[in-house]
Formats: sequence, C-alpha cells, structure tokens
Amino acid sequence: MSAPARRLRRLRRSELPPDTVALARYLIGSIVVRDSPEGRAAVRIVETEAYLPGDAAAHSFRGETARNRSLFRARGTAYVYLIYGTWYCLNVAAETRGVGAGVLIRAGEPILGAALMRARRPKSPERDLARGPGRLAAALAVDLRLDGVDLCGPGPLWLAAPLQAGQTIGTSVRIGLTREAHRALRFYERGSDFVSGPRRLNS
DNA sequence: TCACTGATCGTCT
DNA sequence: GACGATCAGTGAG
Repeated sequence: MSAPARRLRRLRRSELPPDTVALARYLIGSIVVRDSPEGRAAVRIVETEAYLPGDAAAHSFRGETARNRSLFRARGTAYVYLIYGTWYCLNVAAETRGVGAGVLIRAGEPILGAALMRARRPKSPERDLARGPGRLAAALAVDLRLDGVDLCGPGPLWLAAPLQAGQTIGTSVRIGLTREAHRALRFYERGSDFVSGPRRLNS
C-alpha cells in the first residue's frame, strides 16, 4: 500500500456533478478519508449505487423524515443509517437541497491506514476490509454520529480527489433490493478485486 | 463459488 | 408487527 497522505486533496462541492447518476459514476476512483483519534484511514471507491428522486427503492421515496433528512440536504452531505440492526451504510446526498437522492458507497480499496482498518475488523482478510457497504463503514468507523457531516467540509469524514483517473466503469442492477430491482444503477470499477457482489454482476 | 440461514433493532405501517 | 440498500458461517457442487 502506498502512503499518499500529503497528496490527498479535498473535493469541493462544485466539483461534484449535480446529478445522482453522474455523481455515482464520478465517485468511482475518488477517495473516502476518515480522520479519527487513532489516525487516518482511506479507501479508494470502487463501487457505488444511485438512489434517484422518485425511486421506490430509495429511502427518500416517501418524503423527508427524521431518519433520512440528510438525503435532502446539499449534495456532498453524508447520510448514514443502520441496516439489519448491525451495520451502517454510508451515502452521499446527491441533488440540490430539498430533493431527496443519494449515492451508496458500496466498496473500496484500502489505500491508507490498513492496519487501523484491520484492527476494526480483526477477522477480515485485506481484500474484505471494505468490500461491501457494511464492511466499508465498519473499517472506517462510520456510525450515526457522522450522519449529516459535510463530506466537502473540514470534518472527520471527507472526500478526496482521485489519485489517478481513467478507470473503466461497469454497470449492473443494484444489490439486495426487492423494489426497482431491474434498474441498472450500480457502478463499479472493472477488474477490481475489491468490488462486492456475485461474479455475474461484475463482468 | 454459490445458496441458504440466523442475527438484530430502528423505522415506518 | 413486519421488514430491510448486510454479513459471517455453513454445506454442497
């Protein structure tokens, strides 16, 4: 693993495409950075899913509530929620304020602080540290306290610009849904070992 | 590698 | 009173 700490550059909100699908694609190759008292950990995003306005599979579909309000804030706001009573999932609010939509960060390749992430997920092989949304959140110590954080701000969780561009992006249906299960709104880096999901979705 | 199952609890019906 | 944007463990092929 390289140690590009000095080269990480915070993304400005104006750099985030103001469209959910465009953002989901844009985030492939971008970096999630987590600063904590234990140190810094970062993963390169290799898999995302888009949850659009008017999308019956999206948490925002039935309107704003106490739980999903972060999805309705400015793009670049973190939306964190608890799933199956055990795991957290990290999303990025994707549209203008008042419109509910987001991008789920599904998987990442560890690029910094792997030892820290391993300490947070002791039984996990390196490849599985952040392979899947629940694992990624655990590896980065993301929980409800980070819900609503500005990922383009100076906080403990932020987005950094890609270190190198030019990945080939594949598309598939989203994972784990019952509603709107046919829509091709999942994006992943072709050829990456750090992508989750069954093999047939990762060609 | 895939399919199946239990764990677990906040949110919304 | 269900039902999840999931995961780890198990067993079969």
